[in-house]
Amino acid sequence: MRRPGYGSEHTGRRPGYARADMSNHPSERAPTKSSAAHGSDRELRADARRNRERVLQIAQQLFARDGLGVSLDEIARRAGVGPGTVHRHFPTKEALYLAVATDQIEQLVEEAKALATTDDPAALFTLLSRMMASGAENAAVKSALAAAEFDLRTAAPDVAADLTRGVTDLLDRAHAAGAVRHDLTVEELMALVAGAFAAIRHAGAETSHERSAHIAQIILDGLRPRPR
Amino acid sequence: MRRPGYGSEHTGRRPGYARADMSNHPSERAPTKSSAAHGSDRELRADARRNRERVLQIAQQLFARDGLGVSLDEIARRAGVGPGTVHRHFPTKEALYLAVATDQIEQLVEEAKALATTDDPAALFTLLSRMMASGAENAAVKSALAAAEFDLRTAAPDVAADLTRGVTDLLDRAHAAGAVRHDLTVEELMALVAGAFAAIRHAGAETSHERSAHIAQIILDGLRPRPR
Amino acid sequence: MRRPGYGSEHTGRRPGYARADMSNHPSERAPTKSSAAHGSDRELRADARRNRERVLQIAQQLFARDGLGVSLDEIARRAGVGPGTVHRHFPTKEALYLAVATDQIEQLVEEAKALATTDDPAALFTLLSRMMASGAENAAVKSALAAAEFDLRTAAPDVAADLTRGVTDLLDRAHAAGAVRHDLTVEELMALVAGAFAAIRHAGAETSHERSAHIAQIILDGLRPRPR
Amino acid sequence: MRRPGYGSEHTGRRPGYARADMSNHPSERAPTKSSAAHGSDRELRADARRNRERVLQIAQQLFARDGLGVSLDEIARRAGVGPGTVHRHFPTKEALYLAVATDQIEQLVEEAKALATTDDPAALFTLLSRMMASGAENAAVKSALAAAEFDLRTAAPDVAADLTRGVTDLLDRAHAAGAVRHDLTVEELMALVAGAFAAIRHAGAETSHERSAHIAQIILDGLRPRPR
DNA sequence: AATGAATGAGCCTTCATTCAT
DNA sequence: CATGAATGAAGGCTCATTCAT
Repeated sequence: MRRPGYGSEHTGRRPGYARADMSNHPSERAPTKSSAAHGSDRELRADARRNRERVLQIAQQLFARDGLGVSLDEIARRAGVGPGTVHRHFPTKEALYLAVATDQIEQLVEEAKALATTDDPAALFTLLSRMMASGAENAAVKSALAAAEFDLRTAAPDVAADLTRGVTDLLDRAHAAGAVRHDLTVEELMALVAGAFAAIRHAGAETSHERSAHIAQIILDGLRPRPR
Repeated sequence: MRRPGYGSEHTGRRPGYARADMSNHPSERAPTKSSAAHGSDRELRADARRNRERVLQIAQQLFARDGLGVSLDEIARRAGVGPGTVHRHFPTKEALYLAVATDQIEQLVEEAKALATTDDPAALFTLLSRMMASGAENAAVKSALAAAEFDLRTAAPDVAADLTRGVTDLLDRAHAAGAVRHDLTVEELMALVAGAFAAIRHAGAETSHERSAHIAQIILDGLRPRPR
Repeated sequence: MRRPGYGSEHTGRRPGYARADMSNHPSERAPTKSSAAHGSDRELRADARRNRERVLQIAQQLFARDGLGVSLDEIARRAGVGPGTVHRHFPTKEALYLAVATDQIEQLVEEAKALATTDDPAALFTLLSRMMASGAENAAVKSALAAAEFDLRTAAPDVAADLTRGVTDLLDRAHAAGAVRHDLTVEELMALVAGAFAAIRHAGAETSHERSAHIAQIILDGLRPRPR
Repeated sequence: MRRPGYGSEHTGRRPGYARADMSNHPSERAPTKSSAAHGSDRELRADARRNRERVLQIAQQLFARDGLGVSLDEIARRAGVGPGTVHRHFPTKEALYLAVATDQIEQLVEEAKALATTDDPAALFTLLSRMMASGAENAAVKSALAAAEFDLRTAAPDVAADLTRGVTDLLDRAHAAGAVRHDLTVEELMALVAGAFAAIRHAGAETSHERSAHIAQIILDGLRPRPR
């Protein structure tokens, strides 16, 4: 554990006034690239996007290191922008959680899709290994979000469904090839991945990469078909 | 007095004052049983203890259901006491976390000790099963505490060490009997238990007991000796 | 998200957190005048500064009238700002004490410096008279701060040293001119000024200006060389 | 200054419910010794009085050392009694201030009365010297009380009047003998004594007895008749 | 009469969110 | 669009006071 004391948390500040819909907020407009139509607008967009990216990245780091409790002001300060700017891009703190989580999941979806094109029946294990190895940082964020009961399935059904679909495909293939125990469902699989994150995180930040891998391996071993 | 009210003063709220030694706080006095000497004294204690228990129990429930973010005022309200009473028993919020965590761990230690007296080489698995099955509530609290980087090893070294010792004993025996994979260390084992909690919790509160058991089983299977 | 509300979290209120470095707090940034570069920036600052001044002034009044015990909320209310605004300018209550005290001392330092440029060997007495006459309000604040053992010498060594230096200069000159008893040290002098404040204050707020002056005069007379 | 930070203060807790008259509270009954009529009652009284004395003494010490801000619980703890006992003797915190102040003043009144029986025209100075020398502890308490605008003249008119009367007598005699400047009134004199306390206190707790005496002397010198 | 547990108002501080510039 | 000052609702904690034992 990094610090003796505190960490992942969020304040549970009940917004009070501005709980409203976050619909036509700029950051909610689909980030299509097609909007790069006429010059001057695009120029500003570039700036704005750079800011958005920067805030997102800093937020990810700080959430991972200090938990969800870091203040938006702190994030703004470290990102070199004003608090107002953070709010322009992420109208509530929860929106920022969501963006961070989504960002990380999307990478996994990409990977799942890529692996889906191979023939390897054990592609599932490749994906799982990568997921589990994806580092303490990610694990920290996810673990914090999980503890905060921030449920991606509710908050961003699309992304979550995407991931589930990708994993399901790989799981089906593995089942077909007998590479995985027959009584394993996708839900259980996802839960176990979350568990792996937690386990690795619990082992401590100072834990060697090897030990993390070993923990992951043990869980993966549990997924193998049971010897009769 | 010049004015009817009060005058020059300041509250002397020393920021960080709560950090001071909490030694002679009632809840820190060793809970010796020798104090059960004469009736009236015991009677008074009983009331206080009842309150303490009640707060602890409510805190456990609320932490499990809503996370560590629940306010002490809320806990007090639900426990039917004033905020000051919570403070009397648990001088800081962290002390309350600690008490909740300790309370839960102590049960496990008891169980570990009990199992240590049997001859069963698979006693380890019995303990692990029980730990993992110990319910969503516990899992929720532990997961929340873990995510908050609340480190029991730092906060209550004694209890943590007790648990580790108990588990180590069982692990050694399992190793000797070849009931567990040879490359498993206690640290990994503890991490995996934490991971199991997270996994079960991730599966969702509405998950059936069976599914939880299945997830636990998968992790336990991973601990078995590898088939050569 | 599972539930509509929030989840596992804790607020991360670190007791004693306010003790952390207040370095890059706005009010700590050196008040350079160079920031008066371009209009819009200065405009914004003007608003903030107006607020700051207002809070400081109200605080001074209330501290003088009701003692250091007045709550920050009360000060905020009377200044027509929210508690957060007070905090923005004065991150802790002590910072506000300090600001009030510093504000008052700085005026004296100015005066001391001005008098230092004259040739009058009795300039010391002029300064002391002015200090003592500087009004019940100031006296009240200082007396309150002194009673609270708020030590300017520790809290703001620079300002305190400035004042001491100025007074020392004048005292030296007075010594040289034989205008003051030879056995008087700066420390004693400062203590006596504090005593004069207390005496005037003790005489009561409703005391006439004349009586205050008389009390001051008596103390000043004690500083004169002893008739042999 | 003893500690860098805080000190004399009181919390300004506005009692809310129990602001009522403190009349027929046991501690308000005149402490005549005649009530020692029948045995069993007298036995209890002795205990109670011992407790009262002890609390008073501890309160005096703590007020002097740490300011009026010390909590009643702390005082109770150090006095070896329960908080309830403190309240039995001093129903409000202010009552405790009053008792402490009164206790100290009464000693001075005794002294003044004793001196009033001598013929020494400079008896006034003897009294003043003693008052001023009466130690940092007393000064601390008085200064704290003064800063808190705790005005003995309002709170305990009798004792205050007693003291004033005694001092007036001595002042009159000194005036008659030409031992004191003719333009000095009792009110000024009392204010100056308060000022002397503050000055001595300001010089710091670590100040030598000699320096304290010197400061007192300077003030006393100011009281002497002006050389024409 | 003493104890000490309980109360609850209030304090200082934090921080998500809003809004004037 | 960005800035950063302002808001204000909590939150954790303290402590004078009350009351059951």
